[in-house]
Amino acid sequence: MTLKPVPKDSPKGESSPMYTISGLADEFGITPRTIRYYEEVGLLTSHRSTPTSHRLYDSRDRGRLKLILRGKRFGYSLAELAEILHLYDVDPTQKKQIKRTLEMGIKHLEEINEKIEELEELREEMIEFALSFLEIISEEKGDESDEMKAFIAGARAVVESMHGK
Amino acid sequence: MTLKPVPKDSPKGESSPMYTISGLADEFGITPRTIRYYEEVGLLTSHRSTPTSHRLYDSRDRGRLKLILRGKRFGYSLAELAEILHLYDVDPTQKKQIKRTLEMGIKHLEEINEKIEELEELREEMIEFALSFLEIISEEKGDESDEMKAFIAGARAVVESMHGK
DNA sequence: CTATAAACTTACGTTAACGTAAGAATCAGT
DNA sequence: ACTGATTCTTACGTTAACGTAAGTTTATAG
Repeated sequence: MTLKPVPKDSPKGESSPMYTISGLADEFGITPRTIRYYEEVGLLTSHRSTPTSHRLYDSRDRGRLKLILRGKRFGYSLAELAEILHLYDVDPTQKKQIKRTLEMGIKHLEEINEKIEELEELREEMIEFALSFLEIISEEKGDESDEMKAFIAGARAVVESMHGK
Repeated sequence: MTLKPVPKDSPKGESSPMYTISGLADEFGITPRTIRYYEEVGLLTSHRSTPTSHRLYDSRDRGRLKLILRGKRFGYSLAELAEILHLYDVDPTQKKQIKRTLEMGIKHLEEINEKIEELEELREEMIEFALSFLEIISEEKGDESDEMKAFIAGARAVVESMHGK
C-alpha cells in the first residue's frame, strides 16, 4: 500500500508533491475516467507542462477531489458540488460578490446542519427498532444455541452503546 | 395546505386513514410516477380493493415512503434502500435469518455513524474556511457601506454560533 | 534508442431513476 | 346513469455520471 508522490519533480528541482491521475484514482478507489470527467465539467483542474502532456495534480487538487467524493456520498449532485466548490474560489478582496458568496455559504452550512439532524433522527429510529427486535427475540426464549445467545447479547451491547449518541 | 386522508373509507366503516397516490405525492413533493416506480422495484406496496382499482396507502406505507425519500437525500441508491428496508420486514420469531438480519442492521447503523462524523468534519471545515474568509474581508477594512458591514457582522455571528456544534 | 507502460483523445455504450405521452379504466359527485 | 377528474397500464424518452473500447502519444526503464 504505497502512495505515489510520483515523478521526482515537475518543473525543476522539487516543489510540492505531485500526483498522477491513476495515483489519485487508486488512492480514492475511483478510475481515471472519473477524474477526467470532473475536469470536463469544471469541478477539478489539472496541471500540465505542455498542453499535450500527462495530467498532474497538487495537494490542493487532491483536497478538492476528496471534497467532491465526500459530497457525493452525502447525495450531492455534481452540479450542486460545483456551486459549493465555487465558494472556495472566490477572492475575498474582490468585494463584488462577497455578499452573495456569504449568503450561499451560510445556506449550505444550514443544509448540512439539517442533514446531520435528520441523520441523527434516522439513527435513533433504527436503534429503537433494533432494540424492540432484540426484545422480541429474547421473549421468544428457548431453543437458541449458546453461541446464538452470545451473539444476540453482543448485538444488544453494540446497539445500546450507540444509543443517545 | 390541506392533507388528503381521502375517501371516507376503503373496505367498510372507517378503519385507518388512507392516502391516494397523488395525495402522498403532493405531500412529499414528488410525482405519482415516482411512487409507482418504487412499487415496481419492490420498495413500496399499495393496497387495492380489486386488482384493477386505484392504489391506496395506509400510514405504514407512508412512513416507508418517508424513509425512502430521507435515505435518498443521504445518497443511498434505491437498491441500498431496499436492503435496509428489508430489515424492517423480517419476522423476529422466524429465527432462520435473525443472525444475518442483526449483522446487516448493525452494519448499516455503523455506516450512519460514519456519515454523521464525516458530515460534522465537513461542517467544521466549511466553518473554518468561512471564518478565515470573513477575517480577510475585515482586514481589507475601509470602503464598505454601513449595511455591508452590518451584513458581514451578522454572517460572522451566524457562523460562529454553529462553531463547535 | 528502443520498448513497454501509462496516459491521451474521441466517441459510443450503459445504468439508475424517473419523465412524459396516449389511450383505456375507475372513481366521485350530481 | 352520466361526466369530468383521477388513476390505470404500456411504453418509449431523458439525464447524470460515468464505463469501455480503439487508436494515438507521452513518459520511463534498460
